[in-house]
Amino acid sequence: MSSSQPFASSPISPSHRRPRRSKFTYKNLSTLAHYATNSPLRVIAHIDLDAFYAQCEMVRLDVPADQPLAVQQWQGLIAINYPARAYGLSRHVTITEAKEKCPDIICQHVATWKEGDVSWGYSEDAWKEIASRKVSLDPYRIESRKILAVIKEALPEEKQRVEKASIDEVFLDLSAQVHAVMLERFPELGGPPPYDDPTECLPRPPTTVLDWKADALVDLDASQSEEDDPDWDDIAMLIGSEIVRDVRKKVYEKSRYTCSAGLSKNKMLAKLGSGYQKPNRQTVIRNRAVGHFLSGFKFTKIRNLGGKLGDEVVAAFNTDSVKDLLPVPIEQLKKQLGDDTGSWLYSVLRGEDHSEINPRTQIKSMLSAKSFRPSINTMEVACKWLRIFVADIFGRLVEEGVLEHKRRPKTINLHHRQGQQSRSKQIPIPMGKGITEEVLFDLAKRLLAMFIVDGRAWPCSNLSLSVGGFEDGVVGNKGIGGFLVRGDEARQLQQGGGGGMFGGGGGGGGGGSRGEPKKKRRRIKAGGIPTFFAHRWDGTGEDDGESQREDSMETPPLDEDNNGEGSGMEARNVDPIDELYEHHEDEDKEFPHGPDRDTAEQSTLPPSFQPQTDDTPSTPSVHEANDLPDNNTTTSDDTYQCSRCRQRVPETEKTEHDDFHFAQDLQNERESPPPRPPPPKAVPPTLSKNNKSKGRGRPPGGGAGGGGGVEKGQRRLAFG
DNA sequence: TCGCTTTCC
DNA sequence: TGGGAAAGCGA
Repeated sequence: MSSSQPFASSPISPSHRRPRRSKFTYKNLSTLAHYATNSPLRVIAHIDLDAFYAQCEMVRLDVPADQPLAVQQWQGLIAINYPARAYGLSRHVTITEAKEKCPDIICQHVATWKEGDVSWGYSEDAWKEIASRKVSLDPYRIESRKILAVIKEALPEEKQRVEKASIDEVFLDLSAQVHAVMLERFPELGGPPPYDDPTECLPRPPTTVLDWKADALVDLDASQSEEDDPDWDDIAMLIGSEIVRDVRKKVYEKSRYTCSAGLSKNKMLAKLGSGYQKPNRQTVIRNRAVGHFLSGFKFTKIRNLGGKLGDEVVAAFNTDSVKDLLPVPIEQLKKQLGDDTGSWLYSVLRGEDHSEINPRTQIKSMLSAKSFRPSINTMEVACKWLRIFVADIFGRLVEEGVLEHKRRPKTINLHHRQGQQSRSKQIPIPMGKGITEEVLFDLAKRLLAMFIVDGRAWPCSNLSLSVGGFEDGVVGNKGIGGFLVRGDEARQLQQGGGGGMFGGGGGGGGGGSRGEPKKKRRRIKAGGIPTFFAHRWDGTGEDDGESQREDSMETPPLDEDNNGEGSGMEARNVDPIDELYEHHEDEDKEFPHGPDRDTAEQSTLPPSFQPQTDDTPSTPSVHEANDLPDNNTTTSDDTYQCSRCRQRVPETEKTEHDDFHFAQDLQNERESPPPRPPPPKAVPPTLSKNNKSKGRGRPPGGGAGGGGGVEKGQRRLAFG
């Protein structure tokens, strides 16, 4: 095996005589064919869409290429196209500032969802409704998928390795394709090595001047000169750059997106290269230019050094430049940064990075999140957002073709932020049944209940729901694991299939050990679903999961028919998964609902969805108008009688009291032990620890308007 | 595995 | 700033 980089730190090249042989061996060449990460001929590309979100809007709105445009999210700008940047605009500029500097600019707000919407949509005054809407990046995900498909189409199916690095970036390992092109273009490379010895050097490439077209060529290292004859690594890079130029051309022709690209021998350099010249340019960093290229950078621009680690290094060595760090011996780096980090940094500073291109284009997790300003204070409001998150995520699961591809997430996770404090809870998504909105919503509510039980739920400044741990299904066996339920298939037919984009992929994803003998869950035949599921909390109208998802463009708004049935008050340790199984046996109904469903009254947007202010000590208004309208009374002596347990508690304890019921309901759905309500004038027992600072008596804050019209639906089906 | 942190866009 | 996504770590 040849040493991996025979020339990487080549201090010398004094000979002006043309060597008869290449630096590279036959073996070196052959390593190219199988993407060897240590191949000295490796060709890696990084492709980065220019101001991606902005371009998406330009394409969608069909505006001219020179039209300044920014993408707005609430009061901020999250993407600015290059015409607008010419006016000195950047992110972190306010809308008004942007319009002052560039009167012609289009500030397009991102798509949003609102409660009751069947899908996301673009709304003129979305920015006014931060309190009632959540942004959707779906339009960009969809465009991203299309572009990815075009990129894959542009590459030979058997010789492509594509890693989707983010919504607007991909890495390509072009090694195998380049290898093939080299053999085809230079037949002399195909012959057997002299003496059949693979460590023999290759013949020298022809001396023809390489035509780099419009590529930005990085200057060479000091020890090199353009007059030096090219070797095979230059040829390989040139071929790679032709491929990338073709890919970019096709992306532009098929979808009008421009992108920038970097080519080099590894990911780190390719990535640095794609940002070197923007927009719409590609940069090639040949092996013999690496040193010079890198030495001009601050190392904080290098991947993984842009954050705390970078700061640490700066602090340790009092410099942020690559050049200054180059003389530092590896021992020194190790000593100050630890062995692993030190040696990693040492090689990275020299342009070495052997990380693989991970042939993965499928998603590994999905998240739907919302920051609340001001904070939210009640579980009703939280559940309403959970509803939206679930609809969002479920739609994406379907859209991505998860169901067809027999992939499914294993876990569901809720992140919660209260002030600075951020925590998350995670539970498994039960196997053995199809994933439906109702299942996800139920799990999400359980997670929320866990925070409430912890006692530190309110005021909540951020919620984010995610599913992850995607694992591959058992191919060709729908039955096992219940990857498909009947309703799913029906929905897919309605959808017209959206998942075709993610073809290849390869082994990626879960790989988790399947098939270990999991504890058998008892399946209980049941006709009924506990009344708990009749959304006491979310209240959005239920549908039967099959029909008229499309017809019902408007979701029935919250109802709060809390009739308090089945409220076991005793804290029991019940396995939530067992719970779920026992409740969801009725597979004929995908979205089962409780008997009280038909009596649910539909009101318009409830006060619980009105903007919550941080200052209002957890919300008198909320329950009064909505929650338990038939039973609850808030009397003039500032106490409140709970309809569930008939206890009278101080108004100031109302939230905790309701939270208690909420959490207990989730834990004790099936049990109906004699109610043992929390003692009045005290925090309920399970909340008794960690109950300091419940968010009362907060400083004043303003609320923004809520409500507004329902958006036009997109093509996505959601809850309805 | 879970909960958390870090990094990147 | 806010909404997403991935990966790594320690218990």
